[in-house]
Amino acid sequence: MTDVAAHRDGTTPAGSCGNALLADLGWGLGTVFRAYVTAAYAAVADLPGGPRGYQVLSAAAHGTVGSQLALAQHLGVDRTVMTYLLDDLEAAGLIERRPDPADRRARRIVATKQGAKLLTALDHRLQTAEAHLLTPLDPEARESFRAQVRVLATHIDTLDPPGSPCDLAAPVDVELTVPRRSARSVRSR
Amino acid sequence: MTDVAAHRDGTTPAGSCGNALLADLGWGLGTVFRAYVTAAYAAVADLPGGPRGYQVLSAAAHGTVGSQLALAQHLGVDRTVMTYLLDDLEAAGLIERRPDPADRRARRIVATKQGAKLLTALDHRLQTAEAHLLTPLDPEARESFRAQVRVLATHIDTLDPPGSPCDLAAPVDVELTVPRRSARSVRSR
DNA sequence: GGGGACAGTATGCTGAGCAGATCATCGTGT
DNA sequence: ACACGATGATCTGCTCAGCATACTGTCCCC
Repeated sequence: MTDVAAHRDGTTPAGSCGNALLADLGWGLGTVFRAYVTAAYAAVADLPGGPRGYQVLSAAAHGTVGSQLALAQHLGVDRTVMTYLLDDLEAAGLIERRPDPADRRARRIVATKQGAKLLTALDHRLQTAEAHLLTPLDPEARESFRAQVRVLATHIDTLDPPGSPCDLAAPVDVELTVPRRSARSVRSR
Repeated sequence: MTDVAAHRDGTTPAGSCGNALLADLGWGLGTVFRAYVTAAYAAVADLPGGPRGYQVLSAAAHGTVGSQLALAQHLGVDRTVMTYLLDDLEAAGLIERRPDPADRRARRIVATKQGAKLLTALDHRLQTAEAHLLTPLDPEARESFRAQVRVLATHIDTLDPPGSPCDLAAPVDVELTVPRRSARSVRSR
């Protein structure tokens, strides 16, 4: 790191340090999330849908699932994805799709006996993995981290789904109109 | 929610509440991360690589990037992905690939003047988006959340890359050998 | 100077997710 | 009661992102 062009020609008005801190939340969040997903994948490797499958199974056993659609939105997956996610879980004999007596369009997702049993085992593994992931934090920090994540997650949908309040209206005085190839641009065709 | 199979047959030793709390960290993390990515995408929509492109650009301007490979690992993307990510960024005139004088295999990624300029604008937008995302937390909690994320992210690679200490050896007494179709199973073929 | 390791790039493929169409069913109004 | 729009679930076609693989040029070490 002997020479950095951006510094040499003095075009970095904000200063390099502040810059790094800014990128930090996004980067850190991504890194932590990736690590979690990796660990979770390893922990529930035996499950059809991966971590997603676990969440579905958990919701099914917990009984807090309204419709299949509601579950999909809650988990942030497309409804069509949810369909074949449930297909696999059902094929594995872990859940069942029962017709909802109140609304014959909807299906009630319930965990089978085997599904519930497997769930408790997976819960245990997941718990271990989570604990391991949070090791770098001291005990009280872990607790507060969990709490903060929960607060953020539960309040996110009550923020502003579309973009109204902070409209990201920060002016950009640079020509943004740039040749935008949809990644893998020069590739083949 | 009149009847939940898992509860009725009494096979849920852990209790439903604990179950929900367990799934919470994973779910919360996923939700928060998704929200962040969405917001970030909106904020840097003008940039070739999306949020990824921003991080690359940031690293380039900041000068903390060793090799292209190191950057890729730091960001958690494949090296081949990094290649065409840089392709697009370079095609947009935001970064440059200069041969590293010390190692002619490696390239030094530097931000162009225009890239640096754009970066500061995007920084501003990102900052707004982040602040908005953290709104539900009170000021001190925001600070501690950022700090905790940073601690976790920086210490993750020093944990145990492979699976050695906590080997996830929790016994699973349920038949896990289940017909594992790789999602979208019954589909067509 | 030769052999193994490594940075970067090019290429083929697989699969995950999205948009759109379809079918059955609900609620609502007249 | 019946028609009509809205809604839950599913199916189908397609596109794109990422991975594994192979290849080139360069470095390091013996």
